[in-house]
Amino acid sequence: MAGAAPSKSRLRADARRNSEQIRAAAIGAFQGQGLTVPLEEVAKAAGVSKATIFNRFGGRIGLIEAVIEEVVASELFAVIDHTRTIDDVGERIAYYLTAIRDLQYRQPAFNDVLLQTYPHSQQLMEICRVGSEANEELIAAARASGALRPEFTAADLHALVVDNALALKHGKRPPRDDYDRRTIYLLDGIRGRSSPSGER
Amino acid sequence: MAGAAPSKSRLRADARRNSEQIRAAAIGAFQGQGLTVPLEEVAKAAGVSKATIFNRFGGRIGLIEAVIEEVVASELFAVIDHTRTIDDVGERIAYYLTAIRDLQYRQPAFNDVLLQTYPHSQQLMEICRVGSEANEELIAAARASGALRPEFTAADLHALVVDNALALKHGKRPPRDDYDRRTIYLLDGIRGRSSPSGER
DNA sequence: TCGTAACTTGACTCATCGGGTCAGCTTACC
DNA sequence: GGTAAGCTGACCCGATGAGTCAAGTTACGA
Repeated sequence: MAGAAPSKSRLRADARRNSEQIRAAAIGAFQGQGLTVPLEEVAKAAGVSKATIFNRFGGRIGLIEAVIEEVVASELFAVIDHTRTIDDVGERIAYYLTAIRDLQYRQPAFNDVLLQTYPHSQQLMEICRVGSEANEELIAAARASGALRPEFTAADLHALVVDNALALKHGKRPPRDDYDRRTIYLLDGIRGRSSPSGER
Repeated sequence: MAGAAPSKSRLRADARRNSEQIRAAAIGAFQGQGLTVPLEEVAKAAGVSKATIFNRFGGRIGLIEAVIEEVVASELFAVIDHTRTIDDVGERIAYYLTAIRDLQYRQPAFNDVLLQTYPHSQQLMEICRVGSEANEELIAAARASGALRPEFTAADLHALVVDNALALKHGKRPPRDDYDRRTIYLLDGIRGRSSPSGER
């Protein structure tokens, strides 16, 4: 712990308190409205002025990077990790796509990461990269097992998710049960004919 | 023909010529870039100033209404009409969805109509209404014949098309063959199990 | 070949939006 | 209580594109 945040101890007490309030407000705002929420709104929720966000975090990207772990990265990585533990490839795909779409529905910020709204943030780009790798890994496994139709590519999967991100970002969110039903249509459309439900 | 455009004869020759040039430029611009193309650009393509568009058409909506028939309505109605001539319901659905998606891909303006970008235009709203009715008619037929999965609703079809409009409008267009492949995934995802190919 | 009304247009205003900055005041801390 | 750290309101900025208008130009009838 020592040395991890030496700069913090150099902060005055009020500054440290404000930083914490801003972080908390940012987490709430990003989760509710995505990463593009006006900084003014975050500031208001934190009870400080917009300029203080610039003082403490240097701007939107600094603020995002200070909280992105809690807002989306941890959840995304949990999904990816859990996906890897599923043996049956058909199930693995169903779980992955469902979980990603769930994340997209619940966390507008996730879509902003996915759509690379802030390409200047290394950290955000890194999250994207990890996601893409998970995609490709999954498609490779699917191809080997025939769980997906053979012509289905990683680019197809990517497009599926990105298009959904755009629809959620720019359109109006459907009721949850409609959304979930449509997830099933998607899964059925990309599944291979061979293993309709696999073993077990 | 007489009496159809009495106001036209009251226009001075240069005004009539400009109107025609603006119409032509608008058709090109709307087809290429959608209904949201800056009027300045239309004016430039027509070789007139932006103010002339306001003089002749009153603004964007007037201009849109003066050319929407040629830009999207005729094609859309042709698709709807042709859809009605197809006997086999499975085929009818496949044709309709494929044709609509083709229209969406080729004509950005079609997506603008669909997304109701200009709700103040009666004419545009009317086109939407006709489209919605075609959707519902199709879903009713599908439900009766079992060509679609029974839980698939008209709202699902609508969402499918609208989401695609948003993806095309805000994302980058995929290569045509990828797009068409994904159309097939969609169709396979919503088809009923009973009639995989129907009679013949 | 005028007179004039119709027409066109460059240059303008307006409005929206949110990022980013800074002088000057306030406050924590030694 | 001195002082540097910190905060903030008020500002500027840049981008965008719709819509307007005074002043100049042109078609056209007489």
